[in-house]
Amino acid sequence: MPKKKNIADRVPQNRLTVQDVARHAGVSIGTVSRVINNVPGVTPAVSMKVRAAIEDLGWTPNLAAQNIRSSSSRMIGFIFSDIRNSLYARMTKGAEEVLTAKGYLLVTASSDGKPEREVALLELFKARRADGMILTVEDESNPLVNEAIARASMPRVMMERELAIGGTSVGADHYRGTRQAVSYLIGLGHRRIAMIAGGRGTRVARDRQRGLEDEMAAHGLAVDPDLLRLDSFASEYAYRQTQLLLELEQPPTALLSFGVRLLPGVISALRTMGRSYPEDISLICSNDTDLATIASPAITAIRYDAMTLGRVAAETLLDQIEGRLDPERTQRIEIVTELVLRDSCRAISG
Amino acid sequence: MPKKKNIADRVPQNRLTVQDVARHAGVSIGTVSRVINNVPGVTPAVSMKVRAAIEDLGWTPNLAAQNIRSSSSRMIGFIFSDIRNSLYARMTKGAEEVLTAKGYLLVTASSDGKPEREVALLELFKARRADGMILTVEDESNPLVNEAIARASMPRVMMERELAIGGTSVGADHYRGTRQAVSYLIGLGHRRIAMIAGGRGTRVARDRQRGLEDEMAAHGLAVDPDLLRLDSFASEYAYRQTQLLLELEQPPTALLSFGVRLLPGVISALRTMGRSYPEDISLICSNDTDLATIASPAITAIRYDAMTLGRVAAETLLDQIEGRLDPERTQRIEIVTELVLRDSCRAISG
DNA sequence: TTGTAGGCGTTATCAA
DNA sequence: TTGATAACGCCTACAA
Repeated sequence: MPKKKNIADRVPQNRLTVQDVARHAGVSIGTVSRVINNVPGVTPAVSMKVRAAIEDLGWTPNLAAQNIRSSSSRMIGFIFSDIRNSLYARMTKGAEEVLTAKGYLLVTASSDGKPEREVALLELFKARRADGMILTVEDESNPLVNEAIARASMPRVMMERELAIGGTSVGADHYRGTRQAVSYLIGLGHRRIAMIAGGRGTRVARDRQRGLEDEMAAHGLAVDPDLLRLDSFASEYAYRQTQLLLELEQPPTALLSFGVRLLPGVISALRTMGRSYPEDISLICSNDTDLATIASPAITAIRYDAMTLGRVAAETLLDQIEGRLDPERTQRIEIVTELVLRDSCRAISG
Repeated sequence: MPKKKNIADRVPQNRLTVQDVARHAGVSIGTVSRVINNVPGVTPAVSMKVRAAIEDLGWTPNLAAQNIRSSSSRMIGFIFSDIRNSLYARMTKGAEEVLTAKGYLLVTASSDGKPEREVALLELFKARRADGMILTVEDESNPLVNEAIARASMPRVMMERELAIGGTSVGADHYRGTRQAVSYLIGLGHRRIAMIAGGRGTRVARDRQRGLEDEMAAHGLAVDPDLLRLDSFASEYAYRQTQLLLELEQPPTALLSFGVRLLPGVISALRTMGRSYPEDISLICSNDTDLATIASPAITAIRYDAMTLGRVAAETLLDQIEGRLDPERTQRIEIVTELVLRDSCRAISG
């Protein structure tokens, strides 16, 4: 707590520099720099004087200027579609946690899933000389986006995505998670299992589809392609597709709702149609949310910790940036999922 | 699309500067600068050469270096408790929208509601020379935080908060929103109306409490202080307080659940106790969420657009930064709320 | 129309 | 131990 009246209070324009501090303390700018950077070899008396001057003026070293010298911004970019998606909010929190601890600034940016925006943001982070990037792009194989990523040429980790050109990628183990869910449903006697999801052109979507198919196959069952509705993560899409699925001649007996925003759509559709789960259809959702817990009956969910995903991505990125890991190396890090059993599925006679 | 093989592909270290571009184009650095800044008076032919060189090398001007000259970071900080709170995510999206459009970078940071973290983040943004700040502090009157805000001495707008020292503040009209909700309940015959909320020491909390009291008073009714549980926004708090309220000798007949995370707690508590709404208690929540819509029965909610809040905050901040508004001026901007009637309240005989 | 040089706020090297 | 001074990457008078 400063005893003296802080001069900064009277000088709103933050145009203070080392120069001012040096003058105020009666030393050279070099000395000031040494003091704030704790370079050994400064006389305690001088150090005190300088610290007093700093306190007095309310000066803070200009990080932008430091960065320009160190040619490191100590800033990490994180691009995803929309921060309002609770998944990304959680990842952000996790990543922020480890990055702040290491003195890095996390800057998030929403692309609305538009490739042009993704490219623009990539350029932006390149211009701002981010030290690295965490990326969740809409379509892994979009050439424009891939070019922009290459052009940015900085350490990166793909979040729930995987690039053809390789590199680090982190994500939940949706393959295993889906198999587990499907196995559970098959055990309950289900044979016609539908899946609503989005994210075409992403590893997540591939893993989920493959998980469904493989688990079915393991039980000698085939997936009816008509039960796969994989075009969008939007609530309205889930609403519509749930209706369509239930109107099928041979409707599914179980439904996998894979996407945070999908569940409200599914539930609304059921309600509108006067159907209920688990009586008319068994239900499993991805992402354990309030809605899954509070819905009545509560909904069986594939849970995984998105914050951990964020943490791991940040740590791996720092490993690259700080030279503990070869950025060229291709590696995949996976987070476990857990099937949380609740009351949304019922056994059927088959 | 570059025809030539991009040299940057082979030069991962982004150490290119104007110098390199100038050399490559056979001009001086001044010319390069003029070209990228569209300064009139450059021969088209030269301009072309320069642009070709830029494309060729894959160079992007270093924004940090530009900023150090312009002494403007084109960066805005936004501090709040936790990005996982959907309210802040929405505000972020809104603010990001207007800031990106104007070439500013929005940097969000979670403080976990800890004053020390708030102070640290304030210092951080000061060091990074943010052009302005949007602030949602935990306790408006914390002296340490207030000092840090003063020390940062930059344009700011308080989000859902209001400082004693004045300045711009934006927020939803919780006073009117609460009165409207209470008026509705009183009209249904309710006299014992409870309120669970957090945010002590913030304008939001004051507005809500005042709204409840004033509307009650307008009907010649008094608020039973025992029905006010205003200590936390945590789900567990709502769970516990709902139980306690219902166990009262004279339990409330209606409950205002004012906080996004509170509602799940309230619903769980009711379920645990075998009570249901609107039969045993009428229910109104703040923040229209999926949960409020999907819960069965659907829950009457006080809705307001958090994204607009973010947008307005950003616009007002830019007005200050770009000199269209005196930062010293104290002003309050309010967003309307709307009572969305659903099935969670019932008329009682009184 | 183009080039040169000084300055933005730091850090780091080299003398003193 | 401290002080000058040259970078860092860019912009912009001023000169050519």
